[in-house]
Amino acid sequence: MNYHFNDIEAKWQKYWAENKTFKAENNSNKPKYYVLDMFPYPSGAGLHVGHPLGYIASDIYARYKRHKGFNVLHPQGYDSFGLPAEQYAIQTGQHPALTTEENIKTYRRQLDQIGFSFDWSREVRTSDPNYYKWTQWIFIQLFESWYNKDTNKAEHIDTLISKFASEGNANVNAACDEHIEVFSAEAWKEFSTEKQQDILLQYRLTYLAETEVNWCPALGTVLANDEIVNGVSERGGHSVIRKKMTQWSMRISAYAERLLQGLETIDWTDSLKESQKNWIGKSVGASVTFNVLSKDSEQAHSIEVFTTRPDTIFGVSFMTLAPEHDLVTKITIPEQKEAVDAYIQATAKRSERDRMADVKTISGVFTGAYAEHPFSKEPIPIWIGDYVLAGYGTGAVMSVPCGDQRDYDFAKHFNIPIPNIFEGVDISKEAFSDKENTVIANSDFLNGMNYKKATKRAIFELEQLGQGEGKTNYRLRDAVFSRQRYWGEPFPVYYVNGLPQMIDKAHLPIRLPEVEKYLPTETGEPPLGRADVWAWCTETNTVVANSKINNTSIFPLELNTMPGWAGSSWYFFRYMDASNEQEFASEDALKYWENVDLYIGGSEHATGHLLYSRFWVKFMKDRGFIQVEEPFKKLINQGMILGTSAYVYRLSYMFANPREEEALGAKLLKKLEHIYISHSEFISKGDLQTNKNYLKELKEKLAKIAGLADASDLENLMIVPLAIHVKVQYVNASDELDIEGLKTDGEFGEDYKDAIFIGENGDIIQGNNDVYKVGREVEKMSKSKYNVVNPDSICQDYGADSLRLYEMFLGPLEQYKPWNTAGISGVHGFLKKLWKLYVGENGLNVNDAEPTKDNLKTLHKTIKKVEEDIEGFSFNTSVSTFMIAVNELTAQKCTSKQVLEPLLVLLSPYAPHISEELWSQLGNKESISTAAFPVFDASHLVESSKNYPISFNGKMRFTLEIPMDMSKEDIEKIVMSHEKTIEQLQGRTPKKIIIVPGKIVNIVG
RNA sequence: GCUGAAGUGGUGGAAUCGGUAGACACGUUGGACUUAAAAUCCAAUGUCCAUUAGGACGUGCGGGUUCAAGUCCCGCCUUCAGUACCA
Repeated sequence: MNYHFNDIEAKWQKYWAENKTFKAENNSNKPKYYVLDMFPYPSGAGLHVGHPLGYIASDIYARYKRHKGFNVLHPQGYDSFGLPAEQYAIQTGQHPALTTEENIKTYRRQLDQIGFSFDWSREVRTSDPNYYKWTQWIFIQLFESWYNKDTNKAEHIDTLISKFASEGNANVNAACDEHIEVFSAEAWKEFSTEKQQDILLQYRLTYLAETEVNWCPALGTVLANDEIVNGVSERGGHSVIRKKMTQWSMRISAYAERLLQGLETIDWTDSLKESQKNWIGKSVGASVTFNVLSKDSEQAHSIEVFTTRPDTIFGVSFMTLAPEHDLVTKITIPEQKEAVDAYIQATAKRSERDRMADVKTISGVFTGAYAEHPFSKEPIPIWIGDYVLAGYGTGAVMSVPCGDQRDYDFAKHFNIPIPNIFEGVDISKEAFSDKENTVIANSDFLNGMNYKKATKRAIFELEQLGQGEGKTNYRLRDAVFSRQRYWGEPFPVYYVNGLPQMIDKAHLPIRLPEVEKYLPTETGEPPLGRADVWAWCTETNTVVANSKINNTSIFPLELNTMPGWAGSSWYFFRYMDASNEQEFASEDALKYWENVDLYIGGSEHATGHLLYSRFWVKFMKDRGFIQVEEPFKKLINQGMILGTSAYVYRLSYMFANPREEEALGAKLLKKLEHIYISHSEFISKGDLQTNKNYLKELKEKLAKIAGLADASDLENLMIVPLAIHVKVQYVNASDELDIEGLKTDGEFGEDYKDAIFIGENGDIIQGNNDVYKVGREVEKMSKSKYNVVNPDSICQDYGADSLRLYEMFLGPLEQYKPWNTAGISGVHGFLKKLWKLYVGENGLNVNDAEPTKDNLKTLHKTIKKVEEDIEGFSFNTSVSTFMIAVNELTAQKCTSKQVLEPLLVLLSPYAPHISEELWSQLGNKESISTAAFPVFDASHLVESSKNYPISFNGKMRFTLEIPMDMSKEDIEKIVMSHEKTIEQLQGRTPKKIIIVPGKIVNIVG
């Protein structure tokens, strides 16, 4: 009987679904284990072979943990809000909900055919109102919370209100807007409700704030940094300006320190922790206040800066403000106004990315104003410069040119003095920033001190003056939480007199309204501005038509939607109790499952999703909704499977001047439009323009094709080959192109209909006289590169078990590696061999024969290795181990059920279908997933002798079989008297003989 | 620039503790079976020299430690990823 993988796989997939084999119970005596994949965005293109890599790895681990006696939660769902569906809706008018539904169907079918052990009864979709109801609820909780820096956690806003009522806000230590006014308890009580709300808003963990965004007037929308290329929009190439907009923000900065400290408690890779640390960007230093020198008539200003080097304060020779800094317009003297305004305008045009990319150019303008040095009282000129970023620190720096390279370059460029405050250091060429070897000089009371001492003293002196204090600064900025898009969670928010009001939990979810178009409105409002029914009635607590808006009970609803990361910041809790209608998850479920034990996903989420999730989890813990501080205990980033693209090389032509082009004639050029040279010519002939001989040859060919008598008309023609992607389906293993296939492919239309290919022999290909070889390049798999490989066809041709094994066999999970479909025959052949080991021509080959010593040795060697590999996520080496085991057992002609049955359990996490089938053929009634993992017995691996490598001066010359229990002396005797040793030594006496029992013998001579 | 990861046959990769480098596969070559093909099976396969026996060289490059280095140390080079005028 042969291995009919299609039938077997369909049979067991059906069995698992019908018997709910992988349904996890929220009540169990077994220990729990939670294995989670980063849930996919269901894109229209479906899955390619790269997508399941992480899912296969996590599935192996989940199945392994079940064999090991754990109650395993292994769910799956969809991150189904997002831009591509919205983009598609804009183009086609199709509702994103419909396309999303379609895409999910495809994903589900594709996932099912790979045989994952997901508990689909817990599926979540972020775009499902029953799910986003709870996303809205969490948003409300964030709104109703503030961060108490004294207790170092988030608290309900009521505790803040009572503080205000009893003591005002002077001594409230909260994470909030820095420029908040100070008021007493009495004043608080006197404030109008609106004023109180306005103040509270600045303390809430989610708040409304003016934020700078990339606004594209032509598209009427806000663009992400990614959507801007070279300063213009990626779509359409429209100009983009920086504009302030009122948006919802999340006060993640309140959690900066805890997010940093928490990294110590979780099992993530160093590189990932490093990314998060950099992103949080903690720096310790001091804040210093510089007073701006003013004439008596003017209002007094001061500039606050942050510095990591307060010890260098006597080296300050100027200050630099970001061009966007609030003070700039206030302090600039009339004579400099024009220059300053021009500079501000110029920088506003440049995107943040542009500004950062251009490090070389030094630019800035003097404001004409001066600040006073806190100690020396000397005047310090105040400049503006775009190397200072408005978004970091206070948007202003005290410039110490002798100690900071950027300040140094700026000073040099504008001829500002560079005072040296370092003992015995030459600063004529560059700044000196080595903290370790710092000895401060020319600095009054800091003279002679090292970095540490001087820093401490400087801070102390600043505090005495009331012009500074020690401070820790974080790079982490609050996260903008509004999106001017349609396909996202609506906010449960309506506005009364411009102040946001939360809708009560009882009336959630607030469902996305219908709109007739998914574009911004003509007045530049988000797409929800197009909804007719999008107002809130406080009497009926329902969404009603906008036309009814009045000032008594019907109010406008928020027009923004939430960003993509809203739904993905807490979904791992919803899986614990996915259908709960009363709570986001029950207390019992949360207590039982705690958090994710193993999380697998791509490294692209290192600073987005993984940071926001940690933030929300910490918040939810503070408020008592959950008991864990971190969402993901262990995290592994799977690498990417890359595609092997194929290129053809089309000739294109350039002309030094338009007359040449005219002279040749459009008709003639048309004939030369579709000519392709092969890869070898493209590469080996070098630059066509310099390889005169080849160019001449090629032009003669072109002349023939164009029907010219000779190539003289083409004399001035410049030829440039362009590399163009073609579908990998039309290329065989030898890189030869299927020209007919390409020409008749509907997707390329007429592109290749008249194509002329010049083959390997240098002649035009007609019929089968020659072949055309494509170029190859390993790149990310993507539809546009025509290099995607679909798992459907792999499952059809080789089966899911082969796909699973092969994806693991390709290499280490974390690594990037190219896909090559040809290689799958190796693991497929292995499965056939395995099948033959169990099932012969006339039925089962397995019987009750006693296992031989060799059988047991092979089995236990395999148990040990496979267990170690799974625990260490080294799945690729397990596959080799299985191959070796089957090769050995086949050679041993093993038929013993005592050996072959446990072997199936070892294999079942990797190749579950064939394992289930053989398991049941061996007479088992229960699914193999319920079987216990075989126990390793070291006694079967004890060897009586070892084949020692005998080395001379470290070089292995021959091997010798020596009993394991032999003494060193006896080993030496045997080795030294061996004829090959004598031959090697040629009469010399060895200086030293090293014998490591069980390992090696090395003779040094 | 900084941070992190990685450089091993024609290819993917193995060697997890300093101890026989190249496991296991793909590919290639030869052979068996077959009318033929597919499938299957067998053998060879790091490079170079040698008829063989065998030898030399070999884990990005240059040094070092060691009886012994892909593995440890020092200095470079290259690739990939993240991040960046962070005060």
